Amino acid sequence: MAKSIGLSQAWAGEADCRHCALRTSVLFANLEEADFEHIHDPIDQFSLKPGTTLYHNGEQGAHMFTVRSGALKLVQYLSDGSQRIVRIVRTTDILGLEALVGDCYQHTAIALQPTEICRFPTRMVQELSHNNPQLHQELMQRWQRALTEADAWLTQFSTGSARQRVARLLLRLAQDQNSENCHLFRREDMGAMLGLTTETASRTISSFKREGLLVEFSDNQCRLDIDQLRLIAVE
Amino acid sequence: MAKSIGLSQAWAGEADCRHCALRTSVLFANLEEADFEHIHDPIDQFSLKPGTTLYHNGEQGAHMFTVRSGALKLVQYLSDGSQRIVRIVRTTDILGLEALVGDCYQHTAIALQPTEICRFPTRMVQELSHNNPQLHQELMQRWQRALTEADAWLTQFSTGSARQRVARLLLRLAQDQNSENCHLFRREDMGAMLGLTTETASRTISSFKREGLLVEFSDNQCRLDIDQLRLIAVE
DNA sequence: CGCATTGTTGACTGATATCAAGAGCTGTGG
DNA sequence: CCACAGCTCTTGATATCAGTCAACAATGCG
Repeated sequence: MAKSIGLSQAWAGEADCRHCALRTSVLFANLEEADFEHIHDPIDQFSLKPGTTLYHNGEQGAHMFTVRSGALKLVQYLSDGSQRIVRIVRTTDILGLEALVGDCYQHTAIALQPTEICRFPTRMVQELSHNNPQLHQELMQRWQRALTEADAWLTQFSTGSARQRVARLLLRLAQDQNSENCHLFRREDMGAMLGLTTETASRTISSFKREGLLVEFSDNQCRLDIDQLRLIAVE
Repeated sequence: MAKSIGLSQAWAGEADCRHCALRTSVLFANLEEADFEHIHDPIDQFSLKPGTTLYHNGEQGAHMFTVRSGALKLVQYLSDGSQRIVRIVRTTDILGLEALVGDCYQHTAIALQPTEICRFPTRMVQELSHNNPQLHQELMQRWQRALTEADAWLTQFSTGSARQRVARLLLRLAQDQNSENCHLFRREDMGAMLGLTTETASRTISSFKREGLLVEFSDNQCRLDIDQLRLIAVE
């Protein structure tokens, strides 16, 4: 079903973290020059096509990841085989924090868009953080961010009518990119984020389009009527 | 509505962490004797009656808390005034982790049962963890546990039919106390945990009782038919 | 050019929300 | 001690929203 990542195809070389364009916002933002001397393990970069699985739920977490661009869904499968998306990760987000405390990956991570990833060994982070309070602080903030996000999904995306949930999702997507535009996900994914069926997600989006709350100007790229959607989100 | 905690009534003295009965399972499990020398701030113990609020969403988090006994709900209020319970905390769990990274409390914490609490200054934990990798590791594990729990609420308690959700909640409650018995919450709280109305929670519990899946042998104390409930939880 | 996937829409069904009423219990004040 | 107010739980009647099943168009891929 889901294809595993073909590193041979996707590998884009070893990363040069010192001169990374994202340097100021990623996990290693606060590392000193001296810390980099201690990084002997390779940090790899590669890209994922939409639908590609980065890792599976239950695998041993030897690596952690940073998203350079694009987006991935973190999925847990339910007893009936259906999927529930529990979080979306985007540029500068970290994947695989759970590996730091020795757990297996707790989700299956699947690219939603063309996505670029940095991969580094979990052990490297463990060793670096051992003597680096800055990195520690950064890790705690990452964890807290994920937790806040998880709570928001419970209150925003798993409560209320279908119209409310879809409206909240759209607003969130636009907010993520600081604009009134957003990139729509596949209806099946929207449903899996919102605890709705694919059909209901589709119907609701269609209905928003008919009402002029959402204009699709190119493939799944939309302009939103933020004010009206806000009204629907809370009504 | 919710009364704030009356410390004067509830205060039970300063804690003696060195000889705490929970010492091996709480946050400070791995502190050395020397570390305790550096604890100059007071650690207070007190108890909460059911319904008492420990802290409110949005307050500055000057303190963190350990649950010694009992249970609390972490609540976020929705735009329409209704509440959604995003987590339950129990013995040895930590409250207020978010304060460590400088955030306000992200929930309102309300006792569900008679509950005993230890309270300690956030700054104390920050200072201790600065030079204590063990404590760091412990904190990361706590965060990860909370996150795993949050994900489970999304997949287990916010997906599927009312019967499934209630069955999963009951199984979780029994599992928490390693028995086939569990203490039921108020129907309104069950609803707020499961994204259902009070009436639906009530009806579902009543129906389980009629079917013999659940026997209430004293006030809200129940014995469960674990096997049958498991079938319902996945069906 | 089929074939698979995705999105859309319709018809129907069923589960859950909503509104309403009443029973049981507890604590309070007369 | 009793009456009463305020909760919580339960149950019924009804309405509505979302799930299910099915068909079909549009698109992209091999």
